[in-house]
Amino acid sequence: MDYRHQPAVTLAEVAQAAGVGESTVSRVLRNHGSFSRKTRDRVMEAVERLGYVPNRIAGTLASAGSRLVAFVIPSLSNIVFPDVLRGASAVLEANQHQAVFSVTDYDPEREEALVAAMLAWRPTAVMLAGFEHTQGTLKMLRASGCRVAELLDLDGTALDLAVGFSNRAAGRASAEFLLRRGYRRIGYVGHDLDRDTRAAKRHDGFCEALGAAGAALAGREIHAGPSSVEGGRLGLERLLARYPDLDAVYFSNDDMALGGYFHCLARGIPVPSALALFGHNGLDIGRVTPQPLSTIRTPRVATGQVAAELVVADAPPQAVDLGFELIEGATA
Amino acid sequence: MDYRHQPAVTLAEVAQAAGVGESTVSRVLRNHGSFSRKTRDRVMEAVERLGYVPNRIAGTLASAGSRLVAFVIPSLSNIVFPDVLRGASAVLEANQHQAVFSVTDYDPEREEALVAAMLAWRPTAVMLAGFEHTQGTLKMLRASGCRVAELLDLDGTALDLAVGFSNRAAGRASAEFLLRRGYRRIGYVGHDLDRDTRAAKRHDGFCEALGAAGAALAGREIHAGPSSVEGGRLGLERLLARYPDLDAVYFSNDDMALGGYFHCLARGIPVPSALALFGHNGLDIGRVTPQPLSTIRTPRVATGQVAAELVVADAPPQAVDLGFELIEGATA
DNA sequence: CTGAAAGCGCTAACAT
DNA sequence: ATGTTAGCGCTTTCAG
Repeated sequence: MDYRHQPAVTLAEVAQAAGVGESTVSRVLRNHGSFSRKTRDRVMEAVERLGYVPNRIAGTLASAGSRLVAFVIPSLSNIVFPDVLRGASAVLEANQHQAVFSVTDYDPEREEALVAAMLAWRPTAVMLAGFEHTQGTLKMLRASGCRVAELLDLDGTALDLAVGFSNRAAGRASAEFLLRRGYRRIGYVGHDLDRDTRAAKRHDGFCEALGAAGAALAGREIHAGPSSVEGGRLGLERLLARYPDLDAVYFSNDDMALGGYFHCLARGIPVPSALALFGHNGLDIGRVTPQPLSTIRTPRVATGQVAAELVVADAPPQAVDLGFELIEGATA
Repeated sequence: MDYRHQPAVTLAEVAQAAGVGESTVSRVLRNHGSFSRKTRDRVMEAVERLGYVPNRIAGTLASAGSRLVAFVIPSLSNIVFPDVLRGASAVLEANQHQAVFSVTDYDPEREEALVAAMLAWRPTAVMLAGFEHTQGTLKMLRASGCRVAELLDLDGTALDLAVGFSNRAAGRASAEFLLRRGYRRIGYVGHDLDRDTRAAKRHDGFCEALGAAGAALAGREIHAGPSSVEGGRLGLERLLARYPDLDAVYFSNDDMALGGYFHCLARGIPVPSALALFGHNGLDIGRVTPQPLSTIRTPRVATGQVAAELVVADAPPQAVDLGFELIEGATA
């Protein structure tokens, strides 16, 4: 069944209607090459009258780049990725590029399949999260001839462009902050670390800094599945059941930390005097809770922006460290 | 400067390498038409060896549909839209379709420009938020010949497909619930209603139900700009400064309501005994706060899914009401 | 079962 | 300043 089907107006029809050649119409429309004021008006009039919409599929095939930028992201539930898309799409739209996306659910095999599908559109660039990809993905990307940007990670080897911050360093900074504050019995509540390799790097950096200070994680609780507020609440509840004497907890991100904070509020656990909480990402909501969350603000929107700018400008391969900022907050 | 540029392998090269005609390669690759087991193997071997990736730009031009689905959404900060995208992209990916998107920032003029840009890709369908569009947008869409889905709204006239729920009815249900609970001095805290027309419809439905019960809004505070937790906190603070005797507040959505809830927590205002709070959307986070938020759960992911399914199936024009569910919570 | 050839709608030389 | 023409890489008749 074919509902709504009108064969779209073509450039040839416009040319006909305006009484000029096809290339003239093309020139006028792209405002490229020369043509008289008068032809321009005739062409534009025909375009208006017929309601012509250029066909970029044909245009792309005939000329060079597709001006399509492909995002293959792990998730849309984790606000991190919508933030990146937001930053990128603003820049892309301003530069006549189009964003295309698919969601891997943190599955590398799925990522490989989706990258393959994306490459079929001959995008100008492919944007991925982090450096951990299958051999197949890497091979395709290298062979594709299109720009590749790996985002939100800096701990690893980039294929081409890398934009973000060091998760390892963020983990270290978090630990150092808690140690400096005098906390010693520190626990960790995280989500599925096998899949979210950036969260794993933060965890590792955190442990590394503890180790360097002669300390170690006093307890650890991993919530199966992706990060969520509920996961953080449950995770903290379970962690405290096993290790009641903790004085601080580091969470895999702010969603998890908020869950932990809500748990403390509900149970009447004084924060930070009885238990300090530390998150990661610096979400806006953490700034508005009764006690602002102690966390690290990450450059999510900026990561998307910068990556898009580099791609649009066809900049040389490089890694851009956008850094992060520790927010002291009131929960640690 | 052109970094990374290898002219991609073409179908012709594969044909050559496999010693067969182009059309044979095409048949094998799309598993359509007939060919011998032997040729199939030869072709696949060449495809593997050369690392051939079909060019869908060319494929689309030569055949029928683009299998591209365009989303023109107001925002990526409001979790509602990532949720819709998430639901849709799962279905689209499973059906070999690609999602393309742009962000309007709730600006109808911008929406028009972006729809025009999208149409240039000859998408199978265009998905928009709600029914309020410029005349230009409507005209283009009608002339485009592609499917149109208007999402998250049912109060208006659809162009083709409509999937979502009635915001007006949701607003009414919210008011009726609060009245049933015995609240009488009810205030409203919202965000920019001119731009978010769906929030405006909820507001109107809410007032309508109050009116039907012989009541009326006791006070109203509009936070300039998009909805946010901070906006809700500030909005409630200001509203209470002007109307200290309210016994309940209806918020334009859960983000705003959470801000209000945090304000109450911070100020020690007992909820709901001193002040009841009611939101809209049923976000997960509202289920985990010390007191679960009273709100209405909306079918965001399902809206994306159903819309995608209808488009993929090329279903007849129709409006699908996915309804909503009132969650009693503990804040009202 | 397979190949040749004609487009799809547009851009980019190349003429004029 | 403007028209003509040869592709871009693929799908799709249509022969064989």
